[in-house]
Amino acid sequence: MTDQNDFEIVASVFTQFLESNKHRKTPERYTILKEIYKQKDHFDIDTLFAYMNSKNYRVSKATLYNTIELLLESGLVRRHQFGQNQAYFEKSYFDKQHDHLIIEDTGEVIEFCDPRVQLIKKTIEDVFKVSIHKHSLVFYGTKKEPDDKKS
Amino acid sequence: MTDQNDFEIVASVFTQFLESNKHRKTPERYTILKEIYKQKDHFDIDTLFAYMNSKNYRVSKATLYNTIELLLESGLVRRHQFGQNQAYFEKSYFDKQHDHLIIEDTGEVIEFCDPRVQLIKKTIEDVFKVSIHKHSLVFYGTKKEPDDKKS
DNA sequence: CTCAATGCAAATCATTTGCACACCC
DNA sequence: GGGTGTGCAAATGATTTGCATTGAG
Repeated sequence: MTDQNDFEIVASVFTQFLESNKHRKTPERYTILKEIYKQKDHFDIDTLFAYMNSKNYRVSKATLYNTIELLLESGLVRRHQFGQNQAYFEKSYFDKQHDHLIIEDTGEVIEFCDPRVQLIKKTIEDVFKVSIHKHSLVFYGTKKEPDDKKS
Repeated sequence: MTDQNDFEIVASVFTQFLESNKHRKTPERYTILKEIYKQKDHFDIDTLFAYMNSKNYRVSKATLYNTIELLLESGLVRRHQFGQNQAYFEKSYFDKQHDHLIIEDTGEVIEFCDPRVQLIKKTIEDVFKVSIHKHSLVFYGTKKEPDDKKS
């Protein structure tokens, strides 16, 4: 999904962010960024932590949280709050904006993109005289049985 | 907003829910329901707890959490997870389905209703063969200055 | 009477924070 | 070198849980 060339682009975006904000370019930060960009799906901090430990990359959770914060600020990662538990994250640089459908039986997370969301956003901005810089749309549902003609 | 007659309807809905689920009809439960239906806006557990204490209604937070759970199951209350902190709740019996716009400077919560949300929902159900029973749409924005002709 | 519900306090769990040491600049 | 970043462990804060007591049915 994200190949070596892609990662170099992402890394340079991060470098530019770190430099312009006078943050240090530590190896931990780049290692975390690289591991996040290897993730195909949404992940939580614990999973990322376990994953990195399993590969013998030593990072503390505190550093994971700190670095994720920087990645959120730089726009390289998005945070989602599905349900009431821990936050989920996903890389965002090459992905187009999308929303989520959670299948509650399985916990499966499906991404979708519907242009009408942008139309609603535009309407809300006009009606309430606001600038919207972020939104969250999540549908919660269950798979229909193949023989379910009608619910 | 919710007058005495309205509350009697809500209370009877709750009674029916409690009876059909073999739960006891304790005074605490009805007191909590009544106080919630006096709230005009979204509230969190701490605020409700403080509010009830200030009126010398003694309930423990454990009971608030337990009762809110029953109210969610009975459809009399909705839970929202704005941001990453505590949950917010709101009474739901007389309200039509709506979504939320959060003004980030002030924390103000504005409700809106856009029929296109239902159209998107329908599309998602058809495309992914799912039954959607719940959704959450939240826009996060800031007020435009009156002289902001263009952002 | 009996067992579910309550109140209190202790336990959880994700996230944050404080602090000593390490290392980027 | 100086001060930010890291790792660890302790602190926080919302929510949950355990348990003795209360009270609804």
